[in-house]
Amino acid sequence: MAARSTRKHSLGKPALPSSLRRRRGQDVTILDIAKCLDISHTTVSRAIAGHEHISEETKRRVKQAVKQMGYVPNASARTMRGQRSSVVGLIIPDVQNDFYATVAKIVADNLAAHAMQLMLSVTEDDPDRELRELRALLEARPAGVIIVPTASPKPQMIAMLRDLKSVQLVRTHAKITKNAVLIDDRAGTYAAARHLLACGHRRIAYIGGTTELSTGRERLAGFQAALADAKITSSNIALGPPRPDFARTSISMTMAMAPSSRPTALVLGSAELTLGALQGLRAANIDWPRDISLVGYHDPAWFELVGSGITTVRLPVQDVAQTATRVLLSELNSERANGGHAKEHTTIRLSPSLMLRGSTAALTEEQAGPMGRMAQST
Amino acid sequence: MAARSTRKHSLGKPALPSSLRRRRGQDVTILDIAKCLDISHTTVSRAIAGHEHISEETKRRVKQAVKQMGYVPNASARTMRGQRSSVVGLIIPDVQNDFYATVAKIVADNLAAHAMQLMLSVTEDDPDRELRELRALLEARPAGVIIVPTASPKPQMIAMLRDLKSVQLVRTHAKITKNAVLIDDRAGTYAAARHLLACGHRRIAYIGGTTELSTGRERLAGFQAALADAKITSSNIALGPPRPDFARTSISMTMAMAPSSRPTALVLGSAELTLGALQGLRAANIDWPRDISLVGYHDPAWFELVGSGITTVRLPVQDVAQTATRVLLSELNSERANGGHAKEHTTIRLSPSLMLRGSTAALTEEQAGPMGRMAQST
DNA sequence: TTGTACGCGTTATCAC
DNA sequence: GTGATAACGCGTACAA
Repeated sequence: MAARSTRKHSLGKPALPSSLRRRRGQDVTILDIAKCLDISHTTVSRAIAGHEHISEETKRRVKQAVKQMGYVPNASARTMRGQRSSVVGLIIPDVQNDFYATVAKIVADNLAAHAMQLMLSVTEDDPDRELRELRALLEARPAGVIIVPTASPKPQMIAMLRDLKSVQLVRTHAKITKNAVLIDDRAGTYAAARHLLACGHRRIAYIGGTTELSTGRERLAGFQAALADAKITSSNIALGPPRPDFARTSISMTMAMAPSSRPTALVLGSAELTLGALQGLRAANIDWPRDISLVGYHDPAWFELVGSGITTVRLPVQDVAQTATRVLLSELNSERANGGHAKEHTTIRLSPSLMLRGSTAALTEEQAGPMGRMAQST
Repeated sequence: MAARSTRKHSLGKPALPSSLRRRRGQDVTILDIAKCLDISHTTVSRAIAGHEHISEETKRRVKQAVKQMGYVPNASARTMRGQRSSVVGLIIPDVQNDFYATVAKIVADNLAAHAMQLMLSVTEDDPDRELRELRALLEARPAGVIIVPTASPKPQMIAMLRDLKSVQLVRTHAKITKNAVLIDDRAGTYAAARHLLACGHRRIAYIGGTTELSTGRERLAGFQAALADAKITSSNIALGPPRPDFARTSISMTMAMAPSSRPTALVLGSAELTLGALQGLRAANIDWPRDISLVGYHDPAWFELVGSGITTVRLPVQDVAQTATRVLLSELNSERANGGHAKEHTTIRLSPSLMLRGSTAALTEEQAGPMGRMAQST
């Protein structure tokens, strides 16, 4: 019944007897192509892979059939044979955060350029979810993972990461000894505080992420170092989850202080906290830089639109993402190259820069308060 | 040397002779577990799947072994047997866009809740890239796809989509007859323009996306309808790619017009265009709502921080994303249910709402100009 | 230059 | 309640 497929046309059979086209309701496989071209599936496989010892003629015919029949390689089957798939996992706390969104974009671009796929996992900074996401990801046998670890990763999750090529992004966790591409966060907040000090501010507050986060520690340290260098001992510091709400709350508490002790300047230790702080200030009807100078963290496009622009610590987002991908990909290749596991862990640290805009200003007499006239040492 | 791990505990052999643990350098498989427990791998598979006719005792032992040996199911193998993987592709123009970032977040959450994986593809609104991304995605044999199509999808890409469960998001393309979850864009810009008219504005400009995009058409139509309803025939309309730069350019051109004919109000037809417009206005030193009233599109958190807040068309982002995922997942299930292909294409349209803030104000005499005193019909 | 045979890890089917 | 076996699509060692 089923018409045997024809042959002889210069290149195989442009007409595909529909009966042959697919075996069941399935996709086209190299076997289908082989049958159709009356050659072995091995040849088809090799032709597609652009193997050496295949006649040009055969290659041509195969390629044509591939197009005509709409053949799409089956990644699963391919992965079964080899070890790992061409998937790279990206595990981040939050895609809505402009910083990570940018990271996702860059990583996606780079992977696409290498014919790899991006599997996205969002942890919401929840260690449990982080664990679940990684476990789920592992089922795909990814070639590698780019991860921004939560504050306290589950030991189980750390263990799983050990058998996997991975790069830590932005944050490091001590227990995870792996490649890492970081930002010199210390330098960031140091510069921020330094700038405010240079503006004459002395009562400078800091709102930052928990010290459970490596970024939280670094940024806090940078801030404190700047103040210490200026011989300022006391400061108003609030640490908590890097979410807008925390900053909002902190702001309302801080601003409830007596004017004479209330900070005249503010350093933010994360992008989300900056957003929250701005919301809080606005809600409290506190104007910047008139009432308070502030330096944000990270530099989304809209920072230049708020007020007369937000002075901020600009992060090398693109660089970080690009570098992370590069490190991961090169490790994947090195694997193939020297067969063994070249266990050299790369740690790269990129520098932020201070972007001066209109949210910071010189300390005014009014801000300084009646007894606030202090020496203005550099 | 290596201390033999202990044994004898109530169940079987918890001790795993390392020689048995993995066959080569591979991952643990159900076969390893089977060997270890001295049962058949079939039983292991069934135990893991929570199959019916397996003794509780066996299930318990298997589960324990799974944990101890760190077994992780191989999605590829699973996919090989069945038809499709548990991956869902999300194809969007841009993750950095707050709107799509939010979509990605919601979709990721929903999928995670259903033990599915999110594969992210970014097209940058480039049809060629869209095609490549879909092709690459197809290799993973995804269970389905959620896609925001580009303006002019390649026929080839449309063809591939036909054999795939999919949901169109926000934008529809005529040639893609599939499920779609959309926003009533027409209502959005209609309300925006209506509001400005109510404020007394008559010279209202519109900057929107190309009419090649369904969203572009709808939004333009809504704007025009509002003006037509107010018997206003002429208007300043600029259509182009929905990118900040386009809006920036348009702004500088529009604002170069003679003051008497220059628009006193502006409706934006996309989130990115709104960003660009704000940048353009600021660069041109045009203040809002003093010099011009404007209504944005979409409502990222920062809109309320700019000036006295941006009046904007608030989109039901979460709803749209949630619904799209729900539609897709339910179709996946219905597949399983009624075996056949229930070819009922769902189209859902959700409504935006106008969020009034400080970027719009009543038309002033100054804006209206010397001869600008016109009837103020509702 | 091309073809044959096997295995990757799972699950469905059938047998006991 | 459990086990043996086949099959999914692909790539490669081995053979011709």
